[in-house]
Amino acid sequence: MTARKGHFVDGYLAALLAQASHLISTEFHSIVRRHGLSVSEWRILATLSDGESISIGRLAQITLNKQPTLTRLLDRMQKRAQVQRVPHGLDRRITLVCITPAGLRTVSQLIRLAKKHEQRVLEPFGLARAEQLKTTLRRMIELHRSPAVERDSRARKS
Amino acid sequence: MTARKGHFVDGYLAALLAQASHLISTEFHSIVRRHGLSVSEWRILATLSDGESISIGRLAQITLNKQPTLTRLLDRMQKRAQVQRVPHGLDRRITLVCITPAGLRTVSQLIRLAKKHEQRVLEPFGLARAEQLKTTLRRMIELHRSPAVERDSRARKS
DNA sequence: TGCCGATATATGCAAAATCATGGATCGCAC
DNA sequence: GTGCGATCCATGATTTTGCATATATCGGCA
Repeated sequence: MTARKGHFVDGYLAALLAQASHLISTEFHSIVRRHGLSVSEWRILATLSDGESISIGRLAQITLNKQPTLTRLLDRMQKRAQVQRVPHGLDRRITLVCITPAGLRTVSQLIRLAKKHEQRVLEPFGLARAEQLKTTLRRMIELHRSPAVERDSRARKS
Repeated sequence: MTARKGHFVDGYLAALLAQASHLISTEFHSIVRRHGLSVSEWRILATLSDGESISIGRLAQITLNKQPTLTRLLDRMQKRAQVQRVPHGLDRRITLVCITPAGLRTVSQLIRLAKKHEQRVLEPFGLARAEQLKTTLRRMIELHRSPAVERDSRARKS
């Protein structure tokens, strides 16, 4: 434990979530670095790995980046030909982003490794408990996602 | 949901943890800001709120900051008389940090608000499920905390 | 049509975070 | 004691981030 029993932060949900998220992510990030990606770049490519194009704003929400930060990351990744900006056909304010074949090759390896890593992380808890954890997290995310995103998610389903 | 069903990131534990952590924390952080603190400052003060002194390195781990970042944050907070640096009696490499009465006053209010916020977040899940979530997270943290910290945590108790 | 508020992305600049490293101290072998 | 690798915190230099705002486009309405 974090020593000091009964201390506020030891039982505070936000602290537990942040700590767990940080520890689990950090473990995998050393692997990500070895493949030449930063953490944000990995998140971006993983999000795009299904081949669908997606707006910059929405990508920012999913990858937990501010929009200006993401714009600059995309600039760099586009120079490396990992992603590509594509104009939206109907709304010219929107810039869509999609992954390139090169980006996909890179991220595919990492996704395989990520799945293995996840399996190792969840193994001590058993399948049932692991699924339960994920379900709880998904429900929590659903409950706290901003209304704008929900609308967006429903409206733009291809 | 995040649209696109069956997509890797929708079921990836690290992504779920990061999203949930981000959403829950962000909600409360608007309140934190209103009390004149940055997010990191809130984490630091909350960690110190039990009045115990703690080394800078350990504080960095708990608050998820890199050590140089924390040093600068502490500089600022010390100028505002929210925290205080205290030399370690036995090991002069170590600098301990503890909260000041002023810092404690600030953080006490926030802790009350944080508890209320947490209650609202967990309410839809019920007490049993909420406790189970926390238990799982704590165990996960325990399993992945670096060996150095475990040793530290046991060795330096009081 | 032309105007206006809203939305989506880009960018200038100041603040913040991070890497690499420095300086001090410690534990320990000899 | 002396030397040496390890540990802890501070700091200089650089990169990264994010706020505020600019630019472009949209939808609707007079």
